[in-house]
Amino acid sequence: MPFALVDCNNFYVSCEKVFNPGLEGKPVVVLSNNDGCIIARSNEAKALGIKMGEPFFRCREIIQRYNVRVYSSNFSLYGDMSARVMETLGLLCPDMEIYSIDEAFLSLDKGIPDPIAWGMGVRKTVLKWTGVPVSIGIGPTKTLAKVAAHVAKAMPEGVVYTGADADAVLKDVDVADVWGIGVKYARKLKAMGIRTALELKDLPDNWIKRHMRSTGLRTVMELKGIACIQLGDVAFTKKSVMCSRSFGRDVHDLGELEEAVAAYASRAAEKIRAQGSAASCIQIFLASGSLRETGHGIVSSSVELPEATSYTPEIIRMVKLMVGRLYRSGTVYKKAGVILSGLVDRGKVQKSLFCPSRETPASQRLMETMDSLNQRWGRGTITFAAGGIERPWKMRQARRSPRFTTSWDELPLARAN
DNA sequence: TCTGGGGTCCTAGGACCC
DNA sequence: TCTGGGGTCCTAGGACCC
Repeated sequence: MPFALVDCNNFYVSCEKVFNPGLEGKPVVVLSNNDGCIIARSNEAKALGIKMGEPFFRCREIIQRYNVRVYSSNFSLYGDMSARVMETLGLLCPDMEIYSIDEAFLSLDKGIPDPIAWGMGVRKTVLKWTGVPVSIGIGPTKTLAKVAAHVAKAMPEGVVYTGADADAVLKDVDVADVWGIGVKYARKLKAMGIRTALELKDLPDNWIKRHMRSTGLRTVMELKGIACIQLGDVAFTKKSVMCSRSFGRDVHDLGELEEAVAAYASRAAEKIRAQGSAASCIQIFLASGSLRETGHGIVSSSVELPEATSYTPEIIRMVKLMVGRLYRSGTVYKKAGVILSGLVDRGKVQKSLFCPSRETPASQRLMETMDSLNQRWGRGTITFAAGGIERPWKMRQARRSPRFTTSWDELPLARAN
């Protein structure tokens, strides 16, 4: 049963191009939240040497010199475009796992006569229906499909197929580009002279097991064509949910800090309700000082609840208590976050013997009403005042394109002559 | 001046039990 | 004088992914 990996090309940039065809052929980049670093590049921007993850301010010069178009990230748009791509793929092949915002694994029929022709058909349909170009890799394991998709990106036809014997493909693939090999392992392998995916594949199993654990061994087996990773569950329920942001400007004031954390808490609560969960543990963290000194200036606190909840006012009440305990006057805060974990099915919450339940039928109706209003009219239509109105701390997004597909006020305009 | 946000899995080692 | 062996559970940290 071969796997196909469908990967959207330069996804965020491609989304911007759909609504702004004038960007075609131009260097374009998309920035991370808070306009911090580069997280997507058009081919033209890649050719200029702009690196993935590079801080924006460090490539200012090159951006000005070559008139690179710069966009703040617009996740409302990208999320909606992703849903369209995934819906299209689901129609073409129902046996699908949505792997990330811009990638999906498909499980193909064993007897598929011409995988390349099939892939080219998928590519054409997705492009026509959504405007998003994709690359497709097909192989006997997920890891080989990923490798094939990586190679396909550089091919004009955009589709690569490999059988179990993939040596001819693997010999030209950098070991760092193998799915499962991150920066640390890549550095270690290269220091030992292992440079390509093929050389990795041919290392002895016991060496891999010793130095790269069971996950590394699994990767190597998969390169050999032995499938170890099955298609995942599409209706995937997260085990923890986080909402965190860097602030658009420094925060000193307790009131502002409480506001920001309450806003993140309320977003996190929305997310767990959307997957039908309640949280039994709430954790917050506050980051101060320079973010470069990772690990420094981060304080955190967590609380186990007597009874799991998804009721926003209760979660806000708890996080405000925690912020109050962690806050130190005189500290400059840069970032904060809320993590909800110990997620359980909301219908199966264990009641506490000692505490009155916060999840009354009325509170549940209130949350359902809020969620449906926000879903119908857009996120943030109704919010808790505890999360702030002015929000002076909110992240920078100076160059965001309109939310063309998810906000009535921002629909694209078309003129007919 | 300025470096994102949101996840998962695995393992080693400590605490604790009998 | 002499001080075992075998478990489980939890947590922190490290690795990975996009």
